[in-house]
Amino acid sequence: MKKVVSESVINRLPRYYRYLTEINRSGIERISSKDLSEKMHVTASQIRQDLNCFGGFGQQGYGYNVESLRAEIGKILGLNRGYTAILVGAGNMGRAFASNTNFESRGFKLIGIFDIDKKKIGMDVRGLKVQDYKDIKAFIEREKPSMAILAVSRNSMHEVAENLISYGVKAFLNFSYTELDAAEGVSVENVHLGDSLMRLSYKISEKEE
Amino acid sequence: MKKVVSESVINRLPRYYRYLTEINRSGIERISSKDLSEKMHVTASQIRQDLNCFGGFGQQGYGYNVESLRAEIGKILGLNRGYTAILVGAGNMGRAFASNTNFESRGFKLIGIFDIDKKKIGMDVRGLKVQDYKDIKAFIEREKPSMAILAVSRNSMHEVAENLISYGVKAFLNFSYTELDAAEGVSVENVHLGDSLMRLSYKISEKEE
DNA sequence: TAAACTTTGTCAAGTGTTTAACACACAAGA
DNA sequence: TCTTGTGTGTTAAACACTTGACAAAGTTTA
Repeated sequence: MKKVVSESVINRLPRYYRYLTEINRSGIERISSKDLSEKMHVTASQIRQDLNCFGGFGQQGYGYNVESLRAEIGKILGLNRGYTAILVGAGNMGRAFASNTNFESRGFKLIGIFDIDKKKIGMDVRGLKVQDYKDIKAFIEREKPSMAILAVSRNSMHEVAENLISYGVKAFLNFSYTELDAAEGVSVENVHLGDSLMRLSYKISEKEE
Repeated sequence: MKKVVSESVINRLPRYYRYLTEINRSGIERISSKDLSEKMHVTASQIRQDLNCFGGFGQQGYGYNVESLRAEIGKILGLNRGYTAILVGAGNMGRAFASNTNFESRGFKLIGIFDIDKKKIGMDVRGLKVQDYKDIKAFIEREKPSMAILAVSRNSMHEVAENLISYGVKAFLNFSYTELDAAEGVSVENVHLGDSLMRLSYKISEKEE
């Protein structure tokens, strides 16, 4: 009975979630697909179609309740499950991610930060002490984090990932230049800041034609 | 005569570029769409179709020359145009981006970093001194950067963007929580690290069902 | 030089996604 | 309570993208 939801829809959910968070924050209680579509620059039809993959959250003649729709999408995304994360690599990227994307407000909990660099070990990042990478195995086996965020150098990424997989980590958010291929039973999300830069470059050069 | 290339194709170009860079680095001179497709986990047909939007870069019976294909894609993406960038916001995110995504290796040049925080002004980031945001107008009018990278707080983003647009900036890479809507004649690329985190969360929770 | 093999560029079929349209449900106002 | 208006959920048509298939072109081997 579980119907398959297309990846395009899933990929749009975080964006809906962000917009609904903003709208909720600004005190608006209800919103129609039409109003939301104008704010987000998509079609109202797409919004209704997307939401209906998961159930009828709206009400005819009324629209959607902002807060409850936001909560529903959060639930679909698994934000209410108390997932925990460890961060591997306390360099600029790791620290930026830790401080930037409000973990807690999304229901995630950062429970450990690791690095091999002696200079970074012991440092305080967002209230957590950076730990020695040597101790990561014991930590993972004890705490069983839901995911690992890889903000390590391109060279060590594959080795680190393999190790963590063998220690039991099942999901990765990878910031390295090279992509991590999802092994059987392992979820991977690769992030490439450079790609965004190149896309912007394309847009600029396209306009110059 | 200029045929329109679909956005899906454009979005894949940076990924091709990355893989070709890696393959080139590992010393391989030629590659067939089939071999590349296996490495990248896409279909060979798609690779050939994508590349043919821009011209026949390959040769029957031979495949593609890695280095020249990489260069061609770079050209399409505008990486050979010597675009310049300024970074606004020297917090964790700004510094991470500056040090992480190899500007120079992609043909970009970071020419200025700005912040309002007195503690950050004067700091050295990747060989550039962080400058006072007050001086940004004069700098932009003098140097005419191709793009601005916004790594500022959610609150100040819109104001900063408006100012920079009025000073003549035509392209933005935006890291703030809220999206910057592309005004007429302005190119925008929004990056949301939190979205990747939510997508990963979805993947994890999906597997738990 | 000829035959066998490889691999592209391209077309058309197949598949997936987006959009418009509308019946039906509910809300709001009189 | 009735009537009017609003806005969802859903269907089907339009559109876009991806894939498989194959002729033609070039490479390699003998």
